[in-house]
Amino acid sequence: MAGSRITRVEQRRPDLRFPLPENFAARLAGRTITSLGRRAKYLLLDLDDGVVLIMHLGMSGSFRVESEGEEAHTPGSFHYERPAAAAHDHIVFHLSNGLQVTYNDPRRFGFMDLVPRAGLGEHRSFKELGLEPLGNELDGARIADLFRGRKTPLKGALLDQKLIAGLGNIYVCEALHRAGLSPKRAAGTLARKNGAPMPGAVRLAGDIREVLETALRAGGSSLRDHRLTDGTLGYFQHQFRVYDREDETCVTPACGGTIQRIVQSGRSTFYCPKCQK
DNA sequence: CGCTATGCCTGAAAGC
DNA sequence: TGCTTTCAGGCATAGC
Repeated sequence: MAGSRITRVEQRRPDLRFPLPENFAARLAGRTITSLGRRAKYLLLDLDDGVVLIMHLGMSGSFRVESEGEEAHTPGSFHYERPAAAAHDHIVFHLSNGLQVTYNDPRRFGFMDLVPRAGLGEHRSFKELGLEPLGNELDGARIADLFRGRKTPLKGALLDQKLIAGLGNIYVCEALHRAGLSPKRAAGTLARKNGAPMPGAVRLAGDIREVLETALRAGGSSLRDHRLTDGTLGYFQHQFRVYDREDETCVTPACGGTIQRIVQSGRSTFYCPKCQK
């Protein structure tokens, strides 16, 4: 998308999770995309008029990239076939480079918004966001300080986007298992002791980064809706150690425990009670 | 029918 | 009283 002009936008409904901005399609038409970015789980698309298109996939959103017209392989004729629309295709961006980008979202928990770039930090979704887990800031000391004094379980603290921004339910479960930490343990128990972060905080920082980087290389986790932009599936779901593995044997060497499913703050948590303390 | 689902906002309760 | 922390409920749809 970067460097292309948006020639036309099809808006199939007035709202996603929230109402789309006034004149959404018209405000995008004719704009050139100067760059793409990301903050936490928000996708950022910078336009040549100083406006940023913010997009969030929610639970079930996905983008599909297709050629506007593909030559049909019919002998003796060539005509252009428009890519077929699917159920829950809500927004279609038509680009000057001949591609079209379709936003599909069955549950419609995603959203899009248009804000001036200068005011992005004041947007309600952005002003309280915490650390980027893949940035250089996240280490044991930062986790120790973020969690100091918190009685909330580690599971809830890691899902809190105001502390660390970008971890979801799957990757929190997987990171805690790798770090050997119970999701029920109070977050404050990883704070500094005698000036140094607890060993668990240091392990956790490393394991968060590792699980995210490994999952990204695998193309993410396709449970139901997630797709890469060419429509193919991610395959990190085949490498889950605890998520969605209730009653299976723990894969930690020499552990032999059984993965349990519990509910914390209304969300499923999977963990091994034997090796996660 | 009831339960579950990759996220996050709101509002209320609890805690200091 | 007032601020912060924590959690239940809700949003819309599909699948088992």
